[in-house]
Amino acid sequence: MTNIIENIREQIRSIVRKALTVAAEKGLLPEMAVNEIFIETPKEKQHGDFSTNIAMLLAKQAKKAPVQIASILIDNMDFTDTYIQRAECAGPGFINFFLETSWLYDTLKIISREGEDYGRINIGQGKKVMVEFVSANPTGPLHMGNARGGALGDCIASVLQAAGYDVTREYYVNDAGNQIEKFGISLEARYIQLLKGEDAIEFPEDGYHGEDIIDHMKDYIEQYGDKLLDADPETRRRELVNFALPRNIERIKKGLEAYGINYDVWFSEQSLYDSGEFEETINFLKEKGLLYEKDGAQWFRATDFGAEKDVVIIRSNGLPTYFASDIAYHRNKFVKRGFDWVINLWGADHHGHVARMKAAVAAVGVDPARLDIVLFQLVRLFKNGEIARMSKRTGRAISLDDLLEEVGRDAARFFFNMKAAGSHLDFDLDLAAKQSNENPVYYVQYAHARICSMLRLLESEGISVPSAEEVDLTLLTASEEQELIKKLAEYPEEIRISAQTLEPSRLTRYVTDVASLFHSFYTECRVKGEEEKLMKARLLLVSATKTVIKNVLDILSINAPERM
RNA sequence: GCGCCCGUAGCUCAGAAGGAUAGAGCGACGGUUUCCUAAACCGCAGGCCAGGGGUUCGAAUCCCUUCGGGCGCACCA
Repeated sequence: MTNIIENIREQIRSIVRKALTVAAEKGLLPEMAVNEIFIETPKEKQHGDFSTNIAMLLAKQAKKAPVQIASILIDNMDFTDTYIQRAECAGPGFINFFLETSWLYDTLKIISREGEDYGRINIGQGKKVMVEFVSANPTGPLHMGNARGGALGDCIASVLQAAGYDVTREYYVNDAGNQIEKFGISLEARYIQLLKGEDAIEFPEDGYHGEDIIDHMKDYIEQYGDKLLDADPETRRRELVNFALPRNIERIKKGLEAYGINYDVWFSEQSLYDSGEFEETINFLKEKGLLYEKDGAQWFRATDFGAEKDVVIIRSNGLPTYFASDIAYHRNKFVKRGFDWVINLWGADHHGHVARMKAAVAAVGVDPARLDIVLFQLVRLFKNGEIARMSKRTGRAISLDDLLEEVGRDAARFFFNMKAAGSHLDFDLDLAAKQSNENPVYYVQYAHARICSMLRLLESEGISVPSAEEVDLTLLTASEEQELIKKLAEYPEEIRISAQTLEPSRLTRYVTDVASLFHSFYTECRVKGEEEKLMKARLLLVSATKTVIKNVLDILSINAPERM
C-alpha cells in the first residue's frame, strides 16, 4: 500500500543525491561520503513541507559554510517528475522544500482507492512476531494492570499487523507451579471453613484472600457436597483446583473477549512439563555448563550473559521456579515455534526480570535482540477526584469486568492507549463515563457519526460519494481542506512509527487530530448545497476522512458509530 | 546501598532516531446556531522543559551531577 509521505521523502533524498553528484562533477563541491539523508517535517509552515539538514552535516567535509553548500545544492537540483515545487535555503543552512498541491489531491485518490487497506504498510514483510500479553495468573479476576496491559498489547499487535507482520497474540496460562499450589491450599481452606466453620482451619497467611475463592467453594459444595472432607489432602486440593481453575480461565477469556481481545493461542505452562520440553531445556543448559549447584539448589549463570545476579531455577526442595519454566517457554517461542520476534508486555514492577530473561534467551542460543519487553506503568483509578481502589457495588478490588460495566469497552481501550506505556496513568472513571466534549473518545466518535449523518442525508437526495476520477480535486483550496488532507496523508507514517516504537498511543492522538481538523473543516466549508463540482470534491474529502477515522478505530478495536 | 522508570502550562500529557519561535486536550475567560448533528467551532490567557555543569553549528532530547516522585533488588510470581 502507498505511503505517499515516504515516497516524497525518497524523492527528496534522490534529488539531493543527484545534486551532490552534479555539484561534484562541476567541481563546486568535493566528493563526499554521505551516509543517510535525514528528511524532517518543519513545525513552521514558512519553512516548507519538508527540510533537510544535509548542508550542515557536510560543512566539515566540504570545508564550506552550510549556507553556501545549501545554495550550491539548490542550484543543481532537478525537480522533474516529483512533487517538489521549489527549494529554499534558510536559517543556519536548512534546505526547505515546498510541494505542489497535486500531492494532496493524489493523497485523496490513494485513500479512495485503498479504502480499508489505507494505512497498511509492509515494513514487517511477513515476519513472524508474537505478542504475549496479560498472562495473568488464573487464580483470580483481572485487575486494572491487566486491563492496561490488555489494551496496550492488543493494540501493539494490531499495529504490527497493519505494518505487515504476521502476528500471533498469546496468553501464557500459569497453570503450574507455586501459585497453583497456593491456589489449592486456599481453596481447600475455604472448603473446610464453609463446611465445618471458620475455626476448623486457619486460613494461610500467604493464601489468596479474595472473595472469589469462597464463591468457588460455595458453588463446589452446592454441586458435590462434602465428599472431599475425608479425602487425602493432595487429592482434595487437586480436585478443587481442577474445579476452580477452568472456571477462572473461562471467566478471564470471557472478560477479555468483552474487552475486544481475541487470542490466537492460550499456552499452558503445564504443557511444557507434559511434553518433556521443560526437562529438555534444563538438560540443554546443563550440557552447556550454564547450571551449577549451590546450597542444594540449581542456579543458572545469568551473569555470564550480562545479568546482575545468577538465578535459582531448581529450588533445594526439588521444585522448579517460575523462571525455570519461563526459560523453557521462551525457548519454545523461538526455537520450537520459530518466531522471528517476540514482544512481552510486563507491568513495570517486573522490570528487574528483563535482564535475566534476555540472558536466558541468549543462553538457549537466540539473539536477545529478538526479544522486546514493553514495560507499562501501573494504573491509578480516580473517582470523584479521589483514588478509587474498591468497587462500591461489589466491595472488592475493581476488576476488568467492573471497569467495562462502568465506562464501556470503547472508553477503556481509548483511555489506556492515550498515554505512552512508560508514563503513569491516572484513569478518571467519571471522565471516561461522561458523554460530553470533555471526553476524547466521544470527540472522535462524534466526528465519524457526523460524517455518516452527512453522507446519509446526501444519499437520501440521490447524491453518493463520487469516484476520484470524476472529481475536480483542485477546487479544494481552503486551508481547512488542505490541512485536513495533509493529516490524512500522514496515516501510513503514523502506523510505521507506532510499529517501530511499539507505541500505539500515537494513534489515539493522531485520530483526535483528524477529528479536530474535520470539525474545523465542517464549520468552515459546506458540502450540501454547494455548487456541484465543489460539493463532489468536498464529498470525496469527507469520505476519505471517514475511511481514516474508521481504520484507526479498527486498529484500536473501538466502535466507529454511524449515529450518536 | 545498587539498579530501572519518571520530572515539560493550573491539571493530564505529546514532543521516535538532537534541529529553526516547545505543542495538544481539559480547566478558566470571551464569542459563534434562521444553514449538512453545538457531543461542534473561533478567539484569548497560560512555560528558566526540576536545578547545575558539559558535548556542538544547534539540546526538552545525548553525557555527568544534585534534588524530588514511583518501582525493583527471594530457593514468590
